[in-house]
Amino acid sequence: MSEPRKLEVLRAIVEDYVHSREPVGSKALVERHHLGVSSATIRNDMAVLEEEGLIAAPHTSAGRIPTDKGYRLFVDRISQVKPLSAAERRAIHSLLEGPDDVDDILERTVRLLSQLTNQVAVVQYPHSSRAVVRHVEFVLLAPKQVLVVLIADTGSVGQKVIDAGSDVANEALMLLRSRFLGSIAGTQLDLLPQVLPSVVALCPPELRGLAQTLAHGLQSLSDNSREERILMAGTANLARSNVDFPLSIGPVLEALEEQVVMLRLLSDMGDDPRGVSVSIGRENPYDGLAEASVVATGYGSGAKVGILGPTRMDYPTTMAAVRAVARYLSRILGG
Amino acid sequence: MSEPRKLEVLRAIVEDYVHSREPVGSKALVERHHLGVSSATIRNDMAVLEEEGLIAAPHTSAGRIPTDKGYRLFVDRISQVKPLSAAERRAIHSLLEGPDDVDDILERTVRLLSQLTNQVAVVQYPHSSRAVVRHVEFVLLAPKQVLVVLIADTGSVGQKVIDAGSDVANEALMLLRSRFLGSIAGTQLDLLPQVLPSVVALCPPELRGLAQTLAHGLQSLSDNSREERILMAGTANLARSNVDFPLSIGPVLEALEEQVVMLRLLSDMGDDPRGVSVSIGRENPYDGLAEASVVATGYGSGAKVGILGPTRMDYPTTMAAVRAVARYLSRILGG
DNA sequence: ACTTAGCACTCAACATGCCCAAGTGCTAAC
DNA sequence: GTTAGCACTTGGGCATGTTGAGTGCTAAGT
Repeated sequence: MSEPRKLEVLRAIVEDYVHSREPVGSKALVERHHLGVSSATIRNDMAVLEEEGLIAAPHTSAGRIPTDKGYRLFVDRISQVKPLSAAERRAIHSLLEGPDDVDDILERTVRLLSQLTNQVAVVQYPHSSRAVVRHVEFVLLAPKQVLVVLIADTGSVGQKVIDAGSDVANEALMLLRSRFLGSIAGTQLDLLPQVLPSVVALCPPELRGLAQTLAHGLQSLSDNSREERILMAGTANLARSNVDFPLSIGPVLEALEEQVVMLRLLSDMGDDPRGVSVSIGRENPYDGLAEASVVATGYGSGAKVGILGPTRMDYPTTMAAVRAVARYLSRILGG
Repeated sequence: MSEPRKLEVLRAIVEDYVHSREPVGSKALVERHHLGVSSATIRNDMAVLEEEGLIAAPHTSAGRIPTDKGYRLFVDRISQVKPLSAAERRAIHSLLEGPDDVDDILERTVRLLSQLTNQVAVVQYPHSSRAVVRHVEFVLLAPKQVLVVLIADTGSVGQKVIDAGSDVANEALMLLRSRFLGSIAGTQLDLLPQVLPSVVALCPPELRGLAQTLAHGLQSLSDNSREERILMAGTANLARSNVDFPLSIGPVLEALEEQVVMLRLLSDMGDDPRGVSVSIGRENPYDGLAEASVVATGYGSGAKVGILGPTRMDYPTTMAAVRAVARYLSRILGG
């Protein structure tokens, strides 16, 4: 039996199954794909593929469906990323237009990606490790309450209300603001923990307590903006694609809602050399996603974009869409 | 036939159906509820109820289920809001603790509400009509790009990147900042459109173009914070409660994702005198929600909290939870 | 004027049995 | 290594029968 044909058979099975949603048998296979052999030969090949755990039969006389392992092989060795259609290119291009507001862009991106793939799209807020402090603002909301605002040069704004413990004088706040601003403007966000203590130390003793509290606030803001959040769109696609599989949709929604789970999942997916990583079915660390696959890739400086859908998905097209969107996103937001 | 008993029968039907998820018949009714009459009598009553459009039979010989109109009558005239359990009260109370950060509070609220009701919880960001400008900041991100930040005394922060068209000098920006700040600090957000033009008019002619652009940005920020957004949690509950009804879950997810739809829906629901409004099934303006009900109420100064679930839901308990949560939310965030 | 017992009737849900088509694995021949 | 042929398995479709919950109606009782 020839190795290339075996792969060809696997590919045919995957493609047919993705398309028809039904187990595919040997006869149907030879009809639809012009492999130059008879169904009996295919059957032999299939037996081998099954033995290797690449495909499985739901029951004795139904066709075969790919296993997670089968999809994996398909993705890794067989499939080639499809080019996008002109319309799709245009849709992505139009992302370039419009305001430069990060939130806006991400929101439109995630919508676009979900429409392009008919899956649930997710995007992680961009990493800001290289971001630099642009501005600091303290606003007195109530006698003991201070709003701390941290603005980075990337345009990202963090805010937090902190409790000062005792009454705060507005003048003291202004003084501290200029102190902090003078010392940390231009500092990378992730260096703040090292810089802030010295700023506090240089403050007049009677303000040191307050300064400490504020420094704390600033630091947690810088942490916060790194502890990224996730944006998603297209959850309704889950319902559409899984018309017959309503069972599994619950756990998937739970996973999507638990941002921690998704963040973990995305960051666990190493960056694939080919540009897009895929995590298939039970490969996912989270049980609720045992029947789902995630296709994701990095953009900008390391944050992830991707989609989530049923294991039975059109990987080549999906991967192409994810890759293209990620590229444009990188271009817009800058590496 | 006695009017009170008719209502009693309707109530029994609603309660049983909500509980069992199955059409309820006359015999089962007399068994479970000690109405002092025979099943034949109930049958007569049921016939009347059906004629009035309050209940319906899925097919000839199944029990009856309430119609939207039946639920409406139930909610309006029959049900009485159930008291919450001690555990539930405790859970809500614990919302009082923790940081005063609005975002945080809302997020915890919406999670809590979804757990309490086993439905999808939604909460609108608070109205800020009474909010007042606390601070304005312009940050130069790039030669032609300015980040406009508007901070309200409520602690809400709005931000937006605007394109200045031509190069901007930092000094000019600082000057304008103090001008704007001096003129509009303390002004209510919704009065900004009236105040801003005069500020622009008072600027030196060479800065007027930039001032105009900035004023525009500020104004759209104040609009933005009014054009509220929605936070939600518990979408997975949709899958759980609708195990048998996977058909309708798609449109519902779509509706939830379209914030505009939800906002419209929430604001269309007038504030009920009893404190909680309910919109049932086809009463909803959006077709996708034809099999869903929304239970919502206002909090703070007019924003809404509520839940969305299948029409077949436990209204009394749900209404109690929504009302209680809204009350605590009002208390925490201040009227 | 209500209520109730009784009864005939309807109909979804379940069960049973049957057949068919799809699909397999195997063997023997090419 | 491939192929034709064949026996075998089995889920799905279909026609049929049965059951039971539930109704509506009528006639009698209060």
